[in-house]
Amino acid sequence: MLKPLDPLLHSELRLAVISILIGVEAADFVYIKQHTGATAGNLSVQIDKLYKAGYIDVEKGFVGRKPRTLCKITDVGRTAFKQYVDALKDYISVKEA
Amino acid sequence: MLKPLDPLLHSELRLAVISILIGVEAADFVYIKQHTGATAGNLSVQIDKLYKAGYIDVEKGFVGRKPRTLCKITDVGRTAFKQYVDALKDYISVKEA
DNA sequence: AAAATTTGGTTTATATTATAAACTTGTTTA
DNA sequence: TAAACAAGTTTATAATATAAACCAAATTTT
Repeated sequence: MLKPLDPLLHSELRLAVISILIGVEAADFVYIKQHTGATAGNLSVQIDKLYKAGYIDVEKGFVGRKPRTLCKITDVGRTAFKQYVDALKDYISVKEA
Repeated sequence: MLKPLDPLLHSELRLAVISILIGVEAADFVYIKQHTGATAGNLSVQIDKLYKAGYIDVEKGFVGRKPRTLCKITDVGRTAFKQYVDALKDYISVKEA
């Protein structure tokens, strides 16, 4: 039987966010917005969900006078992502074992 | 920029259905239901969506006296699945190129 | 042989989710 | 100093997933 897919990650935008954060030390709101093409509203909501799940850390501050929201994946997020990818492989037959 | 994910396939149950159908000549409702663990209602709805999108063929008939709904992936479905998997790989970094 | 149960579904109602539109607050720029 | 812009947040709406309720026929139980 196929493993269930973490609904928090099985969402195009949230998955895109995690996908970006996996590859970098940290990324801010504007960067993520540009690289996902998401609207600010949608992104704000999804970042919040990831934060509340403990999948990412969110640090709101200022750089100069402009607000900046910095996001960073957590260990919990990294683990969840790994599990999600692993489960997903069963669906898309990319399994090597 | 990340490619958009076909919303018809980016659904746990529909993806599971296609995943099953990719590997076999055909599969019936009961078989798919058992292998996905889905409720009949949910499965019925999702099979219908895949059918209406032309991703699968659905043949309703009888085997002996019992009704049987036979599903088979179409070329359209196969192509869509391939594209979906390809797009998805960008998100989950399983890209080989 | 009625009644109850099971099989193989479909229809419909509900709960969740994703998404964008509208709004807020502060900052440049004209 | 008013208009436009930047960086978000809040809220309303549209879409989606999901299961509950339902149906018809067949099978099993009493």
